[in-house]
Amino acid sequence: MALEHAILVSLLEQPGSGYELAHRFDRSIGRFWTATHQQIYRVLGRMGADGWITAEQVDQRGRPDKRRWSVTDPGRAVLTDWLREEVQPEAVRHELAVKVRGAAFTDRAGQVALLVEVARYRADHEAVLARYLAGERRDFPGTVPADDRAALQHVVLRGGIAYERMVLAWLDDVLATLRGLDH
Amino acid sequence: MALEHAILVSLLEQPGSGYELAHRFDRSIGRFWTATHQQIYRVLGRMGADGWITAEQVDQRGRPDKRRWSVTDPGRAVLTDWLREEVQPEAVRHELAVKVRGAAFTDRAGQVALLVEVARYRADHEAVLARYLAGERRDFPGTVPADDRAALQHVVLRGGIAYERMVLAWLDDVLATLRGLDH
DNA sequence: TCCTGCTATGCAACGAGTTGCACAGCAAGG
DNA sequence: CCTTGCTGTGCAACTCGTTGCATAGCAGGA
Repeated sequence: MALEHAILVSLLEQPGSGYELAHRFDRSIGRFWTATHQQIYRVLGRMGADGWITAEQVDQRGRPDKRRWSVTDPGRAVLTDWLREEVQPEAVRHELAVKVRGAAFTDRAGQVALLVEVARYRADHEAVLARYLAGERRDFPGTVPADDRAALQHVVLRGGIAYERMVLAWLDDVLATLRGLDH
Repeated sequence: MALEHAILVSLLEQPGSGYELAHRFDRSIGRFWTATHQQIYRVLGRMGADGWITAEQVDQRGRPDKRRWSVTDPGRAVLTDWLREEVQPEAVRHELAVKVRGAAFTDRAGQVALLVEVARYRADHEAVLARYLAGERRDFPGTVPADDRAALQHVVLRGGIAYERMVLAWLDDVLATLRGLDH
């Protein structure tokens, strides 16, 4: 379990409310660690009780007050310790791979339906790649990184870009294979 | 939720016991859908109660009896229906990406420790790739697939191979970035 | 004016998945 | 002979994550 750690990193990069965190998880960090707002609020409460983070009340005109969370020294120590732990093997859950193998056990119409669905899925990933590339142009225009933080954020983004490119190429392979099945 | 469906596909490819399924999930299917044996037994029980699969008692000399599960017609229909559903976006949980961004908030010693850990992690993925390539040479030696099932299994395996190659290249990028941090 | 949507926080219930443990017999090696 | 390891099944407790729902004020468009 590491939602806590993803939140610590996100709050160190920029303090913010639960609501803001939920949105960041939809955009930046969330590409590598997803979470819903309900889960984030619950974990924030626990982390606050454990003293890893503290909240500061921020009054806002015309909007509900928010609680801006930031990381405490004990919270920072928790993160440092976690960084030294072994990286766990990822728990892979690739639904599409299961469906592709399952396509051997359905009829021709089912295979065609899957083909259409794969094409739609491919378009989604193409959009994600375009978003990553736009983000890269915006946030990392130069060749030399501004500082350590930027260099590390950039290499993670490059990982996302490489992943999406690999997925697109594989989906083309899948589409060609589905088209080439006996019929 | 789709462990049920992964089990249906695996049992259609080859009927077997819970124990055998757990091992397949460690090897073949498990590269794309992980599960522990406890979870598999529980889900097999539910699927049996729902009539998706049936068990046949197999007596074995010198070993505990086992229950060989196979898919029923209703189970096959469940799989067919599921194949027609939308592919859900994957819930990404990439611990290493979080750690890499977190490396901006630790000291030099912590960054070096992470570098060592990334190198170890890279060796694991190199071993996985070698296993995939060996499996490909063994199971798909020819250029023309034997049948639909083989063609689909092969394209999924090619996806695993492409994924591992992408990961290795990205890890090299990460290692270079960690080495190049200010110090 | 009314409806939709955004900011902002949170509870309750459920389902999925992990961890720890238990039992039982056989095979193989030190 | 004893220990380790494999085959085989399963329960119980717990944590993690999702889904549905609730509240509340303001902004903006039809």
